[in-house]
Amino acid sequence: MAGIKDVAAEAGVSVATVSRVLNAHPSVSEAARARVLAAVETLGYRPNAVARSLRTDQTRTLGLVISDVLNPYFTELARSVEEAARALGYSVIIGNADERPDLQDHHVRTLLDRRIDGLLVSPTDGGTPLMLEAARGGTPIVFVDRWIPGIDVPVVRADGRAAIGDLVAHLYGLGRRRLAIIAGPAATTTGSERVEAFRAALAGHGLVLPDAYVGQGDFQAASGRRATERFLALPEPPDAVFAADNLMTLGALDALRAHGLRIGADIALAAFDDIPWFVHTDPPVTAIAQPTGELGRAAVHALAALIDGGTPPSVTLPARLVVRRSCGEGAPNPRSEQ
Amino acid sequence: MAGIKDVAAEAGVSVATVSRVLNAHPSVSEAARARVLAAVETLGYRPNAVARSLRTDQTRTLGLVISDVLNPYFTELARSVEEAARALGYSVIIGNADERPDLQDHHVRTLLDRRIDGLLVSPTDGGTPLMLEAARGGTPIVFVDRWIPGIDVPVVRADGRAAIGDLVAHLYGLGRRRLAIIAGPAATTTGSERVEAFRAALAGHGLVLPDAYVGQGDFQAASGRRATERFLALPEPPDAVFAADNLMTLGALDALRAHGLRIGADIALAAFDDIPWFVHTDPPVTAIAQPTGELGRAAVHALAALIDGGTPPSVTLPARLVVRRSCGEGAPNPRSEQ
DNA sequence: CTGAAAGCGCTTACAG
DNA sequence: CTGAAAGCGCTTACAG
Repeated sequence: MAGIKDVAAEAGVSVATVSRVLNAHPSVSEAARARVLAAVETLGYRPNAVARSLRTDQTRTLGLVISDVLNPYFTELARSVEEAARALGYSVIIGNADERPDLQDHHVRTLLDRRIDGLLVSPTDGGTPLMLEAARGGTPIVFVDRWIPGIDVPVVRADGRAAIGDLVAHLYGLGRRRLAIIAGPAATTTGSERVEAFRAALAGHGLVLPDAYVGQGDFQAASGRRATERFLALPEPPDAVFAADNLMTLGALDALRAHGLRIGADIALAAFDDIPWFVHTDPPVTAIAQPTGELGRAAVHALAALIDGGTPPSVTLPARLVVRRSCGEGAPNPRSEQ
Repeated sequence: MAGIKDVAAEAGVSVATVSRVLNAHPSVSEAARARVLAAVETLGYRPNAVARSLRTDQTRTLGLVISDVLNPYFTELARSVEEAARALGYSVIIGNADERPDLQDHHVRTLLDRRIDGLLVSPTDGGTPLMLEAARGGTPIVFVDRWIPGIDVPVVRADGRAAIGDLVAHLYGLGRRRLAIIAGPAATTTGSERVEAFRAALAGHGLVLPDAYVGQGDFQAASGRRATERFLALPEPPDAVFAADNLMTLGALDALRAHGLRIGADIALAAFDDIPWFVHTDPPVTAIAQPTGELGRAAVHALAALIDGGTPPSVTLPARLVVRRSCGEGAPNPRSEQ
């Protein structure tokens, strides 16, 4: 593969000049520029990004460590992150933690070794030593969706509190009184916050959330199924189940179906995170939608600002309830979809 | 951040010795090894992968350019690719082409500039100049799922021909006679092959595939909806629709639902690519499942072999029909799921 | 077993 | 406007 020296030779200039035209440095004569460009063209020269990175100490690359690629929410987040990053001239390398702290650390380490310019992460847990070290080590980091208390970096996330309040009101209005939740890991912020918001909303209606109605999940499908099975085995099973993410909803759907329950009639089901498939499930699933695209963009902009030496603020965007039919037939909601 | 020189100083050895212990070179005394390891520990040293890559001319990184991250099929493929690559000591950088040749080229170029050791791609089109150039340029490449005729590199894919035959037989057995297909872009191999297999299978039953029954899609949801709308506007609409991927199926579901049609009764619907959500749609969707995880693993192994100077063969794995209820109620199929 | 030194392909002050 | 040279952080023959 042709190197910068070959281009210099072909154009009859020094490598310094070649470098200058490639980097749009102003002081290069038109004649030299033209010759270099021509040489680049005929040799099919492509600069070696590895060498450039070593020299400039920047890779123009962002790392994104997400909790689970199989989760459509994160996949959509990844897409918007890459798009926003590309617009800013950054590439992004995605690491999938699969909800495992060890895998998360593996990716963070690899990314750090590659000297990415900044890191976007939705932490799988309460904070591994490596995570803390990376933050202290001066690597620009911003948390997306989930964050780690005690690590002082910008956080970009959606606040589901109000939407969860709307959901509980919706369920209450439909006559549901025994509301249960399938939570994510308590070590994650989204895991604990959603339960707290749910509990608070119930209290607002004079309802309590018994321990037996808090299923412990891990944000993946199988755990949603297990938690649901456990609910159904209770002497007094819940009449409404709220799953804290879309994958656990999938598991809940499996379990409910297996028990022959009519969702929306025998039992209500709602999800955190809205995805295209929820319009087509049987029945369509009522869900809380996050402004995923905006979150991705805001996270990238915050990270870019951090890299540029700024001190971007945290961003919290509202989530909203999208009523469909899985909780029962209510009055047509203005915000609902077909 | 501590560099190799700091470690050498701390351990009282040369950088060469530090490098040797880090790379598990045999000729290092136990004493030196211990001191270096201790120094690495106390300084929290992490080798700079950029510098190492420049020197060794290998990045231990694979590039994966997929057609669309929002497609669960590719997302699952990406996951298995990363897993298999990690087991072999490679990282993978994913590029999402969004079914756009220009975006695909952008990612291929970026990946090449980064000097990835090998490239895995499911091409969005018939072959851009860059793609051809990269292949000729000596970069180890293997195609996954889709391939480009004329570029002689290993191809790892599933053959859906037999499964499509099974599907057509299934539809025929259910009394369907007006079968339509929503195809992917003709420039992609999966776009054209699935139509051809479908047409051949129809012929086997004495049926023809009229041009009006071949909807032109682009593998994304909106096109599935448009093609379906067009089918329904026909004087004689089809009584069965086969969508060539899961995203277009989503669009077809939208359109069918909007027209108030009962899927499985008024009209049959089947999909290429099986995903977890199809079990829970209304009705559950009959689909052709690819051995996605195996494809990802096989692709990585082929690419690794290529990088190591081998000449791995192409791999073709069978796809299989998973009968559910979207084509109508047939005899319970042994291979069907709940 | 160990170290001094060259070199990977670039960029960028420094002179001119 | 241009070039010679240093240097980014490693690895690896080459001597010893």
